[in-house]
Amino acid sequence: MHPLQALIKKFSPINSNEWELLYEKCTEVTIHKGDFFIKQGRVETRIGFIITGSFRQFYINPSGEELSTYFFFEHNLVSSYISCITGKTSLISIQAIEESTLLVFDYTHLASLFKDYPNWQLFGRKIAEYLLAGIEERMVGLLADNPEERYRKLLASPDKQKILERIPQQYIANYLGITPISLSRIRNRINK
Amino acid sequence: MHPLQALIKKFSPINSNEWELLYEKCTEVTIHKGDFFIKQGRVETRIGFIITGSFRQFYINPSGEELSTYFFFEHNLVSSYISCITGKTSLISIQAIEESTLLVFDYTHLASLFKDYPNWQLFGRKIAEYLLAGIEERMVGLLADNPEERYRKLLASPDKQKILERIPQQYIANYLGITPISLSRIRNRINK
DNA sequence: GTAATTTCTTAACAATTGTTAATTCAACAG
DNA sequence: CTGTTGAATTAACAATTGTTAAGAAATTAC
Repeated sequence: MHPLQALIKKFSPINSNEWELLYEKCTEVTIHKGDFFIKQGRVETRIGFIITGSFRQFYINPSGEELSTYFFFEHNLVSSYISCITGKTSLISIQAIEESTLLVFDYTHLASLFKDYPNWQLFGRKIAEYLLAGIEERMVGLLADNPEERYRKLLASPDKQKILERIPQQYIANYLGITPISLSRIRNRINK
Repeated sequence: MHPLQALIKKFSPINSNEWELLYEKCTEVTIHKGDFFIKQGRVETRIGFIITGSFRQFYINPSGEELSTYFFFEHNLVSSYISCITGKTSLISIQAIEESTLLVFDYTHLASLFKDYPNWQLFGRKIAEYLLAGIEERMVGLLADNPEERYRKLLASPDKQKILERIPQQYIANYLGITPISLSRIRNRINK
């Protein structure tokens, strides 16, 4: 089974016919390290499934600082879902951290499947819920934990190894809401 | 026009017939200061429109700390929307800060309107988007700003006066992710 | 392969926060 | 009205973070 199909099945019991309706509209895209899949300020309707590689999602705030909000690795979806559903310009950028390949389809096609296929509509709702739940958990962590605790939780997460080995420190630091210098000190403290 | 109807019209162009379909199912409820409208750990399907009063939304984390995530005042909706759409137990509690009156309806009734009335379905989608956008903005603030900046932004928000006059400091403090003591110092610093 | 650039680490200092504890102030019940 | 409880402020100290700057390490470009 295609890994994207397997992912979708975790959310909704699509059958192989329904799967083909999406798969036939997919195209494979290569994104070089440092290049952007989604750009802040553009209307972005593409959704990408990561076959290989990694990405970071980040905001640029009015002061010009970059704030990494998520990291994504192979066999996950990347998109500006808010831009897809609202049709407004994206608030976030998504940039390749490594040389990456994506399977890309358009939200407008997915939305057309919502209308005719209850299983696809179910998938759409579950994805929205998944995003909402994820962002809530992130917010609670930022409210409740201090930087060191946030780093410890990152060390306890399933993506620990991928993040530590494949994401530069500076991005991990602003993911945690601290400076790279402070992260360096925390790492030093913990390794003693 | 009823204030709830006015709020809904900001999201979707419902007509007066469609409005009546919801309004006839509403009941008025009084909630005493300190009492709960939504309780963490229960499946909560009710949605309340605040006629008068104020509420705070908060988590209790595994350590037993309360983390205020939002404040709500008159003419706003309160609910555990995630519990409504997932049917799972609520992750948050919503407690009355003042003696309050609510106009209450059930999500299951709203969901039945989604099926038959495109304007109501549009309303449902817009509400979900509104929540997602709101929580993203909150997360960015927590990542990008230090406590004093977060308090300054609160002072610049439209709800400034309501929050300062009607919400106890301790709740404002854990809304900002700091201790009441630290908030007291920040207030002291700014007033000089 | 080497130079140039960027990233990461370490240090020192200033500023901020958390913690504990005492005091003042406000709210509430009887 | 009064006593009790809880909330907010202030102080002192320890711990943490941000900042500036310098040097080491790693990466990138040519």
